[in-house]
Amino acid sequence: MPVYNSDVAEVFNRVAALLEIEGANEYRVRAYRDGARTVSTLSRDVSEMVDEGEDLTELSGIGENLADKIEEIVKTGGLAQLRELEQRTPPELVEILDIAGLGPKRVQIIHQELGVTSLDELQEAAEEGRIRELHGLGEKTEEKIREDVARWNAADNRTRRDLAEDMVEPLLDFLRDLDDVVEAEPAGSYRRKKETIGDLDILATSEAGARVISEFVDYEDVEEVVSEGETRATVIFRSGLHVDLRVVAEGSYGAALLYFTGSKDHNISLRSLALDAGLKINEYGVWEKAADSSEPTQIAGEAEREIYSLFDLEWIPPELREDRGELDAARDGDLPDLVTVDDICGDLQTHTTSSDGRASLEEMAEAAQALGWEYIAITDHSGYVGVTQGLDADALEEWIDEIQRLDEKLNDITLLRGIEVDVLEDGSLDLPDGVLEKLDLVICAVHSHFDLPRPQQTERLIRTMDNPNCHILAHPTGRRIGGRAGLELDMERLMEAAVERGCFVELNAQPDRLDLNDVYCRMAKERGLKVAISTDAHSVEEMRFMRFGVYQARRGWLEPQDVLNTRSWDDLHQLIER
DNA sequence: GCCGTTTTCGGCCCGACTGTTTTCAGTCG
Repeated sequence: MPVYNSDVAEVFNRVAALLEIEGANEYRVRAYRDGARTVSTLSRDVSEMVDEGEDLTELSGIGENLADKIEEIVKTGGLAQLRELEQRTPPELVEILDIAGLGPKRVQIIHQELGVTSLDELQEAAEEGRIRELHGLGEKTEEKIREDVARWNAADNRTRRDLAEDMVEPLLDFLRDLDDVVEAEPAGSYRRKKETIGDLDILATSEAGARVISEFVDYEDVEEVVSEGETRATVIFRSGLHVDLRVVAEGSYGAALLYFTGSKDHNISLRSLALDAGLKINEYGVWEKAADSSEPTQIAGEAEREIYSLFDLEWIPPELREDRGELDAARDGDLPDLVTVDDICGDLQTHTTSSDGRASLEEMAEAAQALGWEYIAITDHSGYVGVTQGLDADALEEWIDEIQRLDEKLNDITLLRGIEVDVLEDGSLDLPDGVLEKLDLVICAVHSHFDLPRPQQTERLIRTMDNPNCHILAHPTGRRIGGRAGLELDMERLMEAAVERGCFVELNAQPDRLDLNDVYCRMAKERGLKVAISTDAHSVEEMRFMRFGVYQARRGWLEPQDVLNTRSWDDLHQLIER
C-alpha cells in the first residue's frame, strides 16, 4: 500500500498529540509537529525519497530519529511507537485537545480523574457537573467546555476567505472611525491570504487601548465576549467567527503587525535569529539588552521593514510567511517577485448562458473589457455532465462561429474560442478531435468518477494530456473547500507528465476551489510547469474572483513568468501550441 | 527530538488573559 506525505504527517501529528497528553517534553512534542509540517509541505513524495535511499536528515527538522520513523512508516504503513502510545492513552483524547480551554494538562486530568475518553463523554461529564469538582477547574471552565463541545459538534470551524472578507471590511471601517484608533489592519492568516481562516486577527494602534477594546466588544456583530483585557479582546461574531483585536501604541505597530501576522512558525524562526544576534523580539519591538542590567532599550518596532532589515533580511510578503524557506530566501536576496492582479492579462476560463453560465456572451465580453483584460476565453461545458447543459460537437461548431462574429466586432479585447471538455473515465475526451482542433483553447476537466484509486486516477489524467488538443488541466484535484476532498493523484508524476507533453495546469480562482493549492503551485514552479489562473466565472460578478487565485498563487511563490496568463495572447498562443 | 563558524549538551519565542488561586498554572496565538 502506497504511503503519502499526508499519511506520514498524520502519524507524526498523532504521536505529538498523545505525547503531549502524556506530559512529554514540549520541545519533543514540537519536534514531531515540525516534522509533520516539513513532510506535508514537501514538494516531493517522501516515500520516493526513501525508496531511492536519499538522506532524509537533510530536510529541516528531520533528524536521525524522525528519519528512521519516516522509513518505518513508508515501509510498513505504520509506526510501532504510535501503536504503543495508543495502547497507553486512548486515541480519542486527541480530539478533546481541540476544545477551547483544554490543553494537555487538563485533558490528562479529565481522563485520569473522570475516565473521560471521548467528546461525548466529555459533554456528559460537563453536563453532570463533574468537571467543576476537579482541582484547578471550576464552574466557568465547565460551562465553557459545554458550550465549545456543542459548537464543535455543530460545524466546520474554518471560514472561507471570501466570506471572511464580507465581515472584515465593515469591521475595519467601524474601528477606523473610532476617535481613539489611529490605524486598524487585519493580521493573521487573513493577511497571509490563506484560503480559509480559523479566526480573524485585527491589529489597531491607539494610545487608549482600554477604550478601543470596550467599543469593540459592543460592535453590532459581536454575540459573545470570550475575553477582554486592556490590550486584547476575543469575541465571537453572530456568524460564529472568532475575532481577536489587539491594540498597541504607534511605536510598536510594525513589531505588532509582524507578530500577529505570523505564522507562528515564521515568528519562532525569526525570534531565533534575534536571539543569535543577542536581541529580543516581542510584539512591542526589538530590544537590545543593556550592558549593565538596566532595562533593555527598544531599537526598532515602528515598521516591519525596519525589523527585517535589522537581521539583514528583505521585507517578506505576508503570503510567504509560513517558514517554508522564506527567511533563507530573504537573507540571500532570493525572494520571489510575486505575481499581482495587475500582471494578469486575461481570463482563461469563463462560462456563458450557452452552458451553465448566467450571463450572455456579449455581457461577459463587456465585463472583461471593463476589467481591462486583453483577452477572455469562452469555455462553456461539453455535454457529458447533464446538469451543465453543455455543447455537443454540432452545437460547438455553431458556437465557435458566434464567438468569432462577436470577436470581429470588438476592438479592445480578443475573445478566445474555447471549451471546458469533460474527461471521461478512461481519460479520453467528451468531444471528437476534429472539433477540438478548431478551438483556440481546450481546457480539460474531471466532473465524474472522483473516487478512482490513485494510480488509476493519475493514469487517467496523463492519458488526457496525451491528446495534443489538451492545453490545460482545469481544477486538477477537483477539491471543494469545506466539501469534497478531491481526487487521489500522484501530483508529482502528473506534473512531470504535463511538462513532458507541453500541457499546463490551472489554478481555479473560485473561492471554494482554489485548486491548485499553494503547495502544489510551488511544486509546479519547481518543475517549470506554468500555471493558468482562471476565474471559472459563471457570471459577470465572478470575473472579479481573479484576486483569490492570485492570492493563492502568491502563497505558492509564483512570479509573473510562472503564470500563463500574464502574457499577451500572441505569446500565450505560441506557448500552448503543441 | 532537533541542532550547532560560540555548543555533541543544553538550549529550544514570548506575552496576555482567565480562572482558580492567595501567587500562579494552563492555555492560546
